[in-house]
Amino acid sequence: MGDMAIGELAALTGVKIPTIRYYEQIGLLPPPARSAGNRRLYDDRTQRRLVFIRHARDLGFEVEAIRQLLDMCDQPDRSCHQADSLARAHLADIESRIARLETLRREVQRMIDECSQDRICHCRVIEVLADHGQCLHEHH
Amino acid sequence: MGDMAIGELAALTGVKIPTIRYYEQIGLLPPPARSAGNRRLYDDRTQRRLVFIRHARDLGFEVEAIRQLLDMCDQPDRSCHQADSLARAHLADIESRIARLETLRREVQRMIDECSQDRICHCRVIEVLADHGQCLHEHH
DNA sequence: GTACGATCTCTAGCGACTGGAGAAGCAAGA
DNA sequence: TCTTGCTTCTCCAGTCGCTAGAGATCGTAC
Repeated sequence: MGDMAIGELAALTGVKIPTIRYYEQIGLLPPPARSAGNRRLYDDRTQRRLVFIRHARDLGFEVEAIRQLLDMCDQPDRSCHQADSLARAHLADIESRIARLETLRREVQRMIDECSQDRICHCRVIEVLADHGQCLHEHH
Repeated sequence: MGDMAIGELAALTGVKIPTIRYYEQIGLLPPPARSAGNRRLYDDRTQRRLVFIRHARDLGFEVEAIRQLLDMCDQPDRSCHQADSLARAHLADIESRIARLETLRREVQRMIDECSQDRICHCRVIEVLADHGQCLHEHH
């Protein structure tokens, strides 16, 4: 249960092998230990970190935001006193995403419900997610 | 309230001018009307569509998924009878994203709360979002 | 009419992967 | 021991989704 090869890590996380090497290259993953024959050896900690990165990317966070979140985790005491506003900004961003996704979810659900009753369903997905009220990003 | 130039559309939506032209090029936006001097003229409908695209991209949806959602909207009756399973798949995807974001939100909130009390806060963001139980995508 | 900003097309670059070429590692069977 | 075959190595080129110039044209305002 200790070390695993890059192929096994890829299979467990769903992240492709070149992508794992790319994350190492840009510093999202630390350089792993190497075997005698120069193969990368990963532990469980790196596996969890990689799954976190994958989910965060999948949710639309940019690499730089993920790097900040990971840095807060790597340096918990510095995080407490220096990164509070950063954490609050991330929280607001997360809440905005949740709100927009829930709006979208309600509309898609409504479409499915209407369809299941053989009613003609009018799609309001655009109108509903096009509402800019929930958008936190100021477009300068 | 009728037609607007591309610059105004960009200012209203927060989508950059080259990006708007790019969306037209790949078929996410329909080719707009043109003025006598060949400038693009947009209406409110296209504006809403563009804001939808922007939010969906920001939430991590790929262009192809957005295209499917827009197609369902453009052809509501076909959507009812042919795209039900597609809509259900999108719904499951959306719910997975919401669940992961709420997990992340709780942990970031907890970090902020602990920090505000000057306690040493340990970051569990990785452990918490690294949980694969909520991940709907099978990694074959 | 001319100055100047907005828009046009075209092309090249960037961020975040993704895939291939060719060489080397390594476990398993003849 | 050799060799077949799969994995991994590095390097590099390509893709997707934008993004930023270059140079020409439009179009309003003096």
